[in-house]
Amino acid sequence: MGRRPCCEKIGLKRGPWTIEEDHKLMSFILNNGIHCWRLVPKLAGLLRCGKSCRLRWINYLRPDLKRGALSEAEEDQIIQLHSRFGNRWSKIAAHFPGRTDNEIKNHWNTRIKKKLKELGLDPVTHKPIEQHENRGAKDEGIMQSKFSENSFELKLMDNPSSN
DNA sequence: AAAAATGTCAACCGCCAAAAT
DNA sequence: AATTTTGGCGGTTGACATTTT
Repeated sequence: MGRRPCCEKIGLKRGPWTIEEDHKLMSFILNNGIHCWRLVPKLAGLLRCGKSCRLRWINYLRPDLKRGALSEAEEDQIIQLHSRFGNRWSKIAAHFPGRTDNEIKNHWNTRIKKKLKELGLDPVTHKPIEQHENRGAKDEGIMQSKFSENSFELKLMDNPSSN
């Protein structure tokens, strides 16, 4: 068997957070600030592991979170950044104050990826997909030619430095 | 109307670097 | 200096929602 879970303490809760839990975590952090996540559940009266508390705070409770759908402009910028950084979501998210890496990753995986494919672009390389005689996509022979106008391309694995 | 397919998204897992001891 | 613990990250899962057949 593999590595043991971060919270082996049996009885620890997992899965979706309830509003009561959110309340406890929220008020605890607002009152005490962020110091040591491991201590949070105990001090806040939660049956969760510290890691779970951290995640909940970062992705959902932080007051500085910007909520709501990503705008088209944001989406475009994500594509630009992705073409340079690849799947370095936290790096990409750093350009969007108030948005989380998880949210951006989700958006990429569920919407943008498909959108690019529909435009005939490879979501990994951001380059036009070779089309040996149609295969999977829904023909309409129109697709790829016109999208060569994409300005982003190349430089996919560019930055080896800094994380 | 029902079922199947597809989409969405919160939250988990394990890895590993950084921090702590 | 070496070992252990914590926190950050990206990939992935699975529950629920929506759309399609």
